[in-house]
Amino acid sequence: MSSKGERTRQKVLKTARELFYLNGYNNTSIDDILKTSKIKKGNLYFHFRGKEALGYAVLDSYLTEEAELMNRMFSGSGSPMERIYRLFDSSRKHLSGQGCRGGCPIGNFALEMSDLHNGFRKKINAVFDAWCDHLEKLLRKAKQADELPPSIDTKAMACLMVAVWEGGVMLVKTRKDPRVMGDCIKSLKGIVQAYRV
Amino acid sequence: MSSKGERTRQKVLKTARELFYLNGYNNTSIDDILKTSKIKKGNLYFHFRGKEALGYAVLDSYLTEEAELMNRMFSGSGSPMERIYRLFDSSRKHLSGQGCRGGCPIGNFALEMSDLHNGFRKKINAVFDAWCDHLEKLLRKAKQADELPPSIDTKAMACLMVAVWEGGVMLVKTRKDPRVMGDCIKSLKGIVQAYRV
DNA sequence: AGGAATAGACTAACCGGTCGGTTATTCGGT
DNA sequence: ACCGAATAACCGACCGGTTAGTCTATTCCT
Repeated sequence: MSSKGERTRQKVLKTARELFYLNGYNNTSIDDILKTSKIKKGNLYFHFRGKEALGYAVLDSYLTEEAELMNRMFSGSGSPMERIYRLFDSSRKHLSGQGCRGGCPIGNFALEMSDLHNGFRKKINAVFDAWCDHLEKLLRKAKQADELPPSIDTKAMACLMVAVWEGGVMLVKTRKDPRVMGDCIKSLKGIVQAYRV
Repeated sequence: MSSKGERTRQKVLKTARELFYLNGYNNTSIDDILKTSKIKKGNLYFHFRGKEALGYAVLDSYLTEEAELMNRMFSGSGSPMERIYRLFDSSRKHLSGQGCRGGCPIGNFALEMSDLHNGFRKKINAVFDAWCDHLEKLLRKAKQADELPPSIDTKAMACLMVAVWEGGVMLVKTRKDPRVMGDCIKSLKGIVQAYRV
């Protein structure tokens, strides 16, 4: 039972999210958000204190969604490493489906704002940390299943996975070719599996 | 024998490079460049057609420098993989030395502008391609030296290296902790070396 | 003298944000 | 059930400041 005000609030938030994602935070104006959401200025400022507050709200929405995304990763079938590869591949497909545009919303925010806005930086960091935590759990399972050498530092490798993910998405976005991500996965899989033979 | 005009041209270029790097392209104004370079508006527009031309000039300067950077990588001592790890580590040190600010100038440009400016995107892509090409040569040598499994696709792995690099730099920039990059290298080294035992 | 280089006033569009006023919804008193 | 007050939601003109870019006037150097 959402009130009328709540609906417009969500509409603004969704529009801001989309535009920040596609065009960057600094490069989307309040007027842009107004125009595509069909909401008028006075109303937007009734629901949000300003552009910065919108930025925080968008980042919070990502942090909230992170949990369900990662739960899906854990609920899937297959071996631990297979589940990680599948996560990568699903994002490759998603990116491919939208013409390799946008990339990763968190990664975009991270590079654009980390040095400019410490409050944003902390929020972004929280998402990365959550990803690392979840990935590390899966990597520990992979080690137990002898999919990884016992010598591997799972925490460090979780960082590596996030880095490969973000870097891969960056390359897909600039090359406009989703196969780059496939190459990254393939190559990572290749050196990991070489351990077992 | 550089003329007076050429000196100011270089001064503008250097300032634009620095500001685009630290604050992003869209987020640095012509006035910002004017203020920090002490050059007056009419003079800047005498040397450059506009902001876009400045962007191209900055990207061209990166493409030019890329060659010497990669030559240095090839001229170093040590095994092929060691040289790659050292390249990563030198960037970690560099980032650490400047307080984990800035990150990778090409990566910043890539995420900010790939979807907004196709001309910029192509220039950025050219730099990534050059990196991949050089890395692939080194990876082929590594394969010959039995540092990598023969089954590895060196082209795909070159992509992976660039992805790890860019992703690692992103994490360092947002975490403000250079050790993340160290973790990425360590982890990569770990799974590669597991192949040899 | 004369072109290259520099200076800075000026413009029009756009920026984020404010504010006074209007309409829609909710709710207590009868 | 109905009315009126209170409040939630919405509207758009307006503000000071900034944006990229233009143009004319001046100075420097050969």
